[in-house]
Amino acid sequence: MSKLNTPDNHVAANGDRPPENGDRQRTDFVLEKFFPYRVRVFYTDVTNALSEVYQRDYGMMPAEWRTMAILGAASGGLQATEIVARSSMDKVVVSRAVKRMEERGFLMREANSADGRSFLLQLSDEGRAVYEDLAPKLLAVERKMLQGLGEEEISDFLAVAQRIRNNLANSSEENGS
Amino acid sequence: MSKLNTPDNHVAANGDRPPENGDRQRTDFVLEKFFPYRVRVFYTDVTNALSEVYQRDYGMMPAEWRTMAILGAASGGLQATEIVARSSMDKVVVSRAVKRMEERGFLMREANSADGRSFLLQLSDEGRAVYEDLAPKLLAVERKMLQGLGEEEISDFLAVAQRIRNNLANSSEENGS
DNA sequence: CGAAAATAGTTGCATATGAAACTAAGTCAA
DNA sequence: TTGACTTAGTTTCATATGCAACTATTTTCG
Repeated sequence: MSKLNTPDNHVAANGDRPPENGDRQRTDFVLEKFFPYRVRVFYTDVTNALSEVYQRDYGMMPAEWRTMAILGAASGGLQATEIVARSSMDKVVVSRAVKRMEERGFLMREANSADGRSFLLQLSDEGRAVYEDLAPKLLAVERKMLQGLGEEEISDFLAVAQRIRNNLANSSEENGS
Repeated sequence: MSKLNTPDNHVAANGDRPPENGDRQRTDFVLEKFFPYRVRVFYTDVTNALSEVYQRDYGMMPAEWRTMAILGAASGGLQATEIVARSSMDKVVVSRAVKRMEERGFLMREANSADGRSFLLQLSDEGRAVYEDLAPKLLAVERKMLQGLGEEEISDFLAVAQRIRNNLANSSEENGS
């Protein structure tokens, strides 16, 4: 997934040359009306509203908070792999978040007797206290951003988002080139 | 805006200590149901669908494409500041995107006779050809992601997104700490 | 069994990012 | 006019990111 921003090792399908196209069709493309642009602007606001809280209160970064959110809800220890699966974060990102959280005393790793390659992760008492402090605050941010919206509006919104995701997932064909 | 991820120079409102909270309230927080989490997953898919195209075809990165999108729609030359304003990107990001696009021959900078601090930017013929190639492809991706959705569903979706943004913008109070 | 393939997690590298500092140019007002 | 302030844009620096390569286990199967 996501192979964004890899400037020079791209293998351009057409050798990076623009098509010979001197006729100036003046394509009518307006960024401000472009759906993905609006999604980005929306996403940026949403994600900043959250990170303000955990960044301000505990200097945590998004990956750390997400890791904490998963561990906080779990009963026993979890493997890093499960966090990767459930957070949809890259495994490198999870690895580093875990490392940092361990350094800060927010989580503990124990050897996994069932599999010597992995560790079982869980929040320390301190980490759990942070979680118990943060989770309600972040739920409050969620409540705030959704205030004035009905259940149905929200579920419709999410349903549309899901349909869009499905549209993108089904077949990578026909998207140019 | 966005002061994400600044691990160690944060000034924690409470000195980074978790609250003394030994009572294990088992906050019911489920990441997968958390609205902002879903927004992120959605956003990631949307943005990846686009960047796949301009990254694959021209090795461009998001900031470059967005800069191009704005310049492509403009008639005369624009200042970088206008691109910043209209793209909602950081000015550093725009500065570097412009530099790279100039190096690649996609845009031209001329001195701005009206203001010696700034330059007027516009697409070169080559840049315009790329734009004319990419814009329809990206509009096709947009069409694809929205396929099967009615006008109204889309406008409702965007309206909800806007209301959420408004909810977040109005007053930074009451979000914890 | 034992070699090949798969998996968990880490690290190296190349690059993206943004805040803050900086330079240069313009504006404002005494 | 000239000094203070503002603005445009760039650079520096510290950090985030993700792919690919790596180590260390575990699984698979001939």
